[in-house]
Amino acid sequence: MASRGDTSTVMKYIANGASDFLLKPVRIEELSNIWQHVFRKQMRDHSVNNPPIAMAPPTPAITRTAGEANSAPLENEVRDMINNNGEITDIRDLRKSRLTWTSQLHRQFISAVNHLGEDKAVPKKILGIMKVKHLTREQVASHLQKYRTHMKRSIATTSKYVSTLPSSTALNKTQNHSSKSKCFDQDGCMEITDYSLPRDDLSSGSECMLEEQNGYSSEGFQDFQWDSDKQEYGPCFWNF
DNA sequence: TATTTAATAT
DNA sequence: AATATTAAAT
Repeated sequence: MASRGDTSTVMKYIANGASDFLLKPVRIEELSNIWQHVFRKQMRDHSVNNPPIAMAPPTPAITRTAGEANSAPLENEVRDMINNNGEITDIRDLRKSRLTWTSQLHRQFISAVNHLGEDKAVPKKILGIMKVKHLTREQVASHLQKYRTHMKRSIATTSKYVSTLPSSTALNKTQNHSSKSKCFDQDGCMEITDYSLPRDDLSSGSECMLEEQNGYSSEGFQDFQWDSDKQEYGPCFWNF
């Protein structure tokens, strides 16, 4: 499933083993025959020595007519856009892929920034520390720009710092927080170490693991920061 | 030239 | 508003 239907995009998917190509948004009709691919593959694999898994062909909610059945390989049909029947009719209005900075991904970003120090934190170094495959320097740069903007705004509009440490002193000037007091839950987020597809193939969120919806924007963000007094790491709140 | 940063576009 | 892309600066 992809959000872009141009030839280049489709070819990439096919080259990577895709058997079919569906342009989002997907209608139920398009989904109703997909089981056949799996079924056929099962048959093929079984011929070797794999016992077939129990798999009863589902009753299609909607059955395609013979004429339009599963169309030929899409490579040959791809033009500019695909309609709900898999037919391409226009190239405009195809959504672009965008990286979603999940709270967990942001944590890794912040961790890297803190590790480097606010002044030394530049995109390439951040990227190197984050070790997230297929994350690009440009994406980090973009996020860094936003991060700095938010930090600046935060410092300008707030003055009090609230620490969760029992008796910590102010750690540094960037640790203030605004009136917003929420913070992200630290759990439930899987470590993101791989996007599983090259950046160019990230058509849109639901295809990769970046689609977490727990955004961080306008919320607080809890992090851990070196406390020079206590000589240890302790939690603190950010408001990025 | 490569990277960073600011500005602008989507 | 968030992310991407471009363009200027280092």
